[in-house]
Parts: sequence; C-alpha cells; structure tokens
Amino acid sequence: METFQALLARKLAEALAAAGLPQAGSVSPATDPRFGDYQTNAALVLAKQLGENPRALAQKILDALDLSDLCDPPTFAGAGFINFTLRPDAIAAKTADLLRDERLGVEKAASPKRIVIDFGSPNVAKPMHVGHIRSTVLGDALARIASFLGHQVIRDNHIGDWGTQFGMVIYGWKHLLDRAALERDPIAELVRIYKETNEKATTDPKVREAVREELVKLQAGDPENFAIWKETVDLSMKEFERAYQVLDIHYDIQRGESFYNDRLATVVERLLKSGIAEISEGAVCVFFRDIPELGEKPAIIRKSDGGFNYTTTDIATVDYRIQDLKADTVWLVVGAPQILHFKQIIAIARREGYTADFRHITFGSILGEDRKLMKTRSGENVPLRDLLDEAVQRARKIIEEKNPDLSESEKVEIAEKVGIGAVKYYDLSQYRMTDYIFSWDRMLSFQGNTAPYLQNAYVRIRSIFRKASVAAPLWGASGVASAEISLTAPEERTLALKLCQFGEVVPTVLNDFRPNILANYLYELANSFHAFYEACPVLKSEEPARSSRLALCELTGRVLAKGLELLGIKVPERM
RNA sequence: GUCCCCGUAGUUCAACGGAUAGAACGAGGGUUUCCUAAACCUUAAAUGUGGGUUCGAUUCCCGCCGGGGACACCA
Repeated sequence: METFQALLARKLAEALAAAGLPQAGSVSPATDPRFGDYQTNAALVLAKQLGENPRALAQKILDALDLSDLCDPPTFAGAGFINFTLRPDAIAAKTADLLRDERLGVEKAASPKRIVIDFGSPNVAKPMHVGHIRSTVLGDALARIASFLGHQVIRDNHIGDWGTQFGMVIYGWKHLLDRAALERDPIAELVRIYKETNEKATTDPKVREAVREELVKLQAGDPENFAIWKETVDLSMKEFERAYQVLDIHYDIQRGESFYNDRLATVVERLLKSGIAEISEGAVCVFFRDIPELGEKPAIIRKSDGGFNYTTTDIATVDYRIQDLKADTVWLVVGAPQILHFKQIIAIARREGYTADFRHITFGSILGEDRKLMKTRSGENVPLRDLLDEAVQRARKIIEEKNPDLSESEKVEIAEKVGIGAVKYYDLSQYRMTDYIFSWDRMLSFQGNTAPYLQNAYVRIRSIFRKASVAAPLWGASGVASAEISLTAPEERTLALKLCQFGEVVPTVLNDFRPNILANYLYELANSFHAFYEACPVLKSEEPARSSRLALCELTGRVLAKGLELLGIKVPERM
C-alpha cells in the first residue's frame, strides 16, 4: 500500500516531468500543522539548480500538479515551499484500507537483504549486567524491524566463550570450587573462583604460571580442561537463556568465539600469503598505512607468543558469515569502545575482497544518577537479573496502588509486561549515541514518552472493546474491517493521519539504525489517541460516527501493539 | 599527542539541511454526573563558544571550551 508521502512524491515527479523540469527535492511531513500535512522543497532546490525564482517555479509545478482527489489545492509559502493539505475523505479512505491490511501500511523492502545481526554477546563465567542492555535491546529491535520489512535476518549471539580468562576459571575450578555454591548460583560461584584466582595470580608467580598452563592445556585439547570449560559454558548459557526468556529475545544461532578456534591458523596463513599481513616485532600484523584514520596502528592477528586473539577470531567470523551464512549485510551491534577494532576488521575484509555491507552500530553508555557509568553501591556492574527483577517489582507496586482489584495472575502478567517494557522502551526511545541516565521514576512514569503511557493507551482501547461487546453483541472484527470511516472532529483527523503514517515511519528506522524514531512516532500516536478519546465519545456516539470511531480505536490498538512488538515490548489487556 | 562520540529549557530527552527548536518532569492555571483522571487542556522557560558553506544550520565544515572513550600483543 502506497503511503501518502510516496504517493505525493510520485505525483510531484510526474508534475516535474510534465512541466519539463528536472527531478528534484523531496516530500516530507509538514514541520508545522499550519503548513498542512506534507511539504516539498522541490521549487527551492530547482531554483538553486536553474538559477530561477523559486516562487515562479513553484507556480509552474503547481500548474502541472493534479491532486484534486487527494488534497485541497496546494499552496506555496515562505521561501517557496509547496504545502499539501489532505482532504478528509482521502485520509478516511486510506484509513479504511489500513483496516484491511495486515501489514498496517508498511511495505516490504524493495531489495531484501540477507542480514546477520550480531548483538548481545555476553561472556561465559560472567553475569550479564546493565552494560548488556543496549546491545541486546537495540539489536533485537533492529532484527524485528528488519525482519518485518522483509529482510532475511540471522540473529547471532557472538558469545565470549574462549580466551585467556579460562586459565583462571579452570585453575579456580580445580582448586577453589564449592560444589554446593555452584548448585545454588552457578555464575556467582564462577565469578568468585575467577576473582580469587585472579587475586592469587597477581601476588603469587606460581599461581600465575599454573593458570597459564591450564590455558595451554585447554587450547591443546586436554580432555579434563575441555570438560570443565564445556561445563562452565553450559552453566552460563542456561543463565543467559533465563534472561532472554524474561526479555523475550531469540537468537537464530549462537556461535561463540570457540566455534572459530580451529579456523584461526588458516586465517593467519592466508593473510600472510596474500601479503595483507606481515610480521612485526615477532607478531603477525596488518597495517593500514594507506588509511589515515587507522594511522600506524596495526591489527595484531597472531601474538609474538604464537597465540591468536580476538582480532583473529573476528576475521574468521567475517569468513563464516559471508561464506557459510551467505550474508550480504552484517550489522555489529557492539559498543563504541570497539570502533577502531571494527574499522580494522572491516578494512581487512575489504582487502580480502569481501563486498558485503558491514555496519558497526554503536551506542552510548548507561549512567547512574551521578552521571558516571552505572554501578552498584559497592562499585560492581549491576547484574541484569537484579535490574530486571527490580523493574518487575516496581511495576507491581504501582499496579497494586492504581488498580488493586486485578486478580493475582493478572498482576503478575501486567507487572512483567510493564516493568520489562519500561526498561526496554526507555533505552530505545533515546538516540542511541547519547549516554543516558538510568531512572526508575522516569521509565515507569505514566506521563511522557514511556512504555506505560503507550501501554495505557492500548489498555483504554481494549477497555472500550470489552464494553462494546456487551453493548453491541453483533460487533465483531469483520464489522470493524468493513466500517465506513468519517472524520469530522479535528482529533479524529489528526489520529487517522497519524495511523496512515506508520508505513512511512517504520522503514526510516533502518536509515541510521534509530528505533527512537519509531518510539517517538508511537508516543505521538498515543498522544493523538488520548486527545481523541477525551474529545470524541465512542460507545455513546450515534451511528455512523460510532462505527467509524470504533474502527479508529481498533486500528490504533493494532498499530500500537505492532509498533511496540517491533521494539520487543508487549502490551497488556488491562493495567 | 592522534582519532572517535556527546554538549539543546532548572532537570531528563526529541528534532531524515527546512518555515516561529518539540515533549516530559519540576513550577503556575484549568478539566471528571461520560468508554480506565494511569488521561486531557493551558502559561513561563533552551541550541557551550567563534567563524564558514547555504535561499535556509541544533543538523554539514574549521577553530576553541567542557564531558566520555579508543589508540601493539586483554576481549
């Protein structure tokens, strides 16, 4: 289904051609209601290109433009903008179409890609913490949106399950492990033995040496160490799964770093052979002397002691994703500190001849009230599990106050949807590059651009339909689908036009990987709905307004639910 | 030292190069015999700084100031 924006752009292009003018400018939503619904800067752009008067050009375009069934007569204003005001019957007709469209007006991408999205990436033997929220929630939302737009998406969890830390873990396992504690809380016990081993190793050279030997044995395939490693991985994965279940996150594949282990030697040989890599100070390095921003800093792909590192692993990961997974696009949702690292990885991929579209999608940090990286009182990372538990508990407390009559099972369900939704939405509703200050009060507020505010709009809609089915038992989904839409009140028009713009907004999220654009849209939609709800009685109004308004409610509910689903957020039936 | 990101009302956040920079909280004023007032309406209040490009700059370019981060064998 063509959006108003696309339709106007097409009509504009036709008019430009008919007027003998080159294609120029674009159609965008009006910046202010006073200027109508959409605007184009075509005359301004052409004026510059052709050196002609913008207002004269605007008139020329208007003369060639036939929008009589769609808009009021377009006007030009200001420096030479052409403003479009849609006719209410055009908005009503499109709204009626949307009711019958399962995709709610969102067209699939013209050229679908095969996209590997790398996000989350927790480390084995360490708890997931607040620092994992942004990558996980952002990556998941991008995956949902890309998938809805018709791309083939492969969600890959690049787990940190290999590396030097396992020397510590295995040493600790052999000498310090408390089996009972491991039963109770596996990750806490793994963290404990890791930390204690680390402390011993810093003071005792013998321990340090023993740790190193355990690592060497693991890498050499020693059965005992391999078994210990495997068990720590399994225990950690179980813990991750619990978090993913609460967060409603799903992966298609989970290829940890260990998966690439037996490919690393080949990678280094290949890069040496092709001349991309060279030996420097005993290490195998790739230099980027021709890329100024990478300067003289090499990427080390084999250490001088012969060991491989995460750069080697990531090169092997590129191979796998392109050759085995057949990706033409790779999105790496990994924090900004790794910008240099991924610039190097992508530069190497280019030199190897890979043409896939690699994007490193970075994001800011989550800060505490003190504007420093969010930590517990004792200075530790805040465990994700604790944070999610607290979100649900706080939501539960608010629900108890606001709506104590709900059943116990409803309270449990609502608290989870509201609490988890609030955490996710707070993250996604902000521009990903900026650091943000974590605030329970703000994210759980029912006012402002928050998950509870949006969920409440949905709940109000559901409430209407519960009442509607009693008052009008014949009303059903089919009735809504065939309803005539009539837009008389200004609040109805505003709401309907917003609904028509869902299809314009969703694709733009992927332009710069910004789910906050969708979040802002949903906030405005909810806001328009609340205004409509206050101004326009639904169930008490006379036909045909009643059916029309019920249809608007139905469609708003569907768009809200779909929009929130694309952000990974669930909606409750009541709250 | 080099490179990257950020700097917007008192506070927390918005604004694909567009017109008079939007919200929310906080402060002030209003709305409920009516579908969830967990809502709505309304007043005051901001682009760090100096240049440049442009018909038009919060947005792009350069300098400065402030905050954060990365820069050879950790991941």
